[in-house]
Amino acid sequence: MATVRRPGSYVCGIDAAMDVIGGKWKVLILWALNERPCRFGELRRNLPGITEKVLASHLRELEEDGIVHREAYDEVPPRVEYSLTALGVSLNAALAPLGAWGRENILGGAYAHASARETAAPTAT
Amino acid sequence: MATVRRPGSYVCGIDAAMDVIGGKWKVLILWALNERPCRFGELRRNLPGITEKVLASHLRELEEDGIVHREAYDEVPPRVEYSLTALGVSLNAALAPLGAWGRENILGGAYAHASARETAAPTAT
DNA sequence: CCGCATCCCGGGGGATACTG
DNA sequence: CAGTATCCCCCGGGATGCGG
Repeated sequence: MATVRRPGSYVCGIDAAMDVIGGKWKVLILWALNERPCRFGELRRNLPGITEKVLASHLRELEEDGIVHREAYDEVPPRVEYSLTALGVSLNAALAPLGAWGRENILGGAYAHASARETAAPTAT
Repeated sequence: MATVRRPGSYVCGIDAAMDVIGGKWKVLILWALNERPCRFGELRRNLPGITEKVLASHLRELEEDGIVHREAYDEVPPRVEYSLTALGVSLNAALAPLGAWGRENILGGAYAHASARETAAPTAT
């Protein structure tokens, strides 16, 4: 997933954006980071089922795309904090209507029972 | 891609929505259908690079998800028209901010030259 | 605690050919 | 024209293990 590096290959803004958030866990990471900056392990705990490799690679891609900021502290024990950049915040805002749509049309109604887990997420859309 | 049939597995509305639009060409199909209903071949011509198999399977999934409506006419030569359902229209609306974001932050600026192709798409976000 | 390296697997999706 | 049927390949991403 080379993400955004395909100048000229996009036919509209949406598929360009899809390329940025195209990873299986990308939007969930954005989601988790939306409320507050997180450390690596903290993030991992907030995303049940994700593996370290995938989390690390997704974070790197998001960082390359200017969506998340990575702040490493040279301490012992090592500490790294991830947070959203201004661009990341704006992306999240742009994602909000889509999240609302999913809630309304997929989670809502027949699948409403899933909403219980939803409270574990940050602010919710 | 069994799409939406994962009740309880979604942690928030966004990943539920991502599941619906998770195919490589899904958003482009929605995009093309947004303006006017299209026949199969017409759609294929509007999506340079897509193969018939993939277009057919994506259309079927979108139909199963209640996003597109398929109208088959028993004529000769055969004719099938695809169009967005009300749900599809609302999904497209929810996608609009994301498209605007992509235009602003990816196509805009360094990649602005790509915008020429964009005029070929329906209304544009 | 943070994160990279390696191995491996499944399935999404491309190419091609065929049918109603 | 509107698909279906196969074959095949690539790579996203899961598991595991090591290094700073």
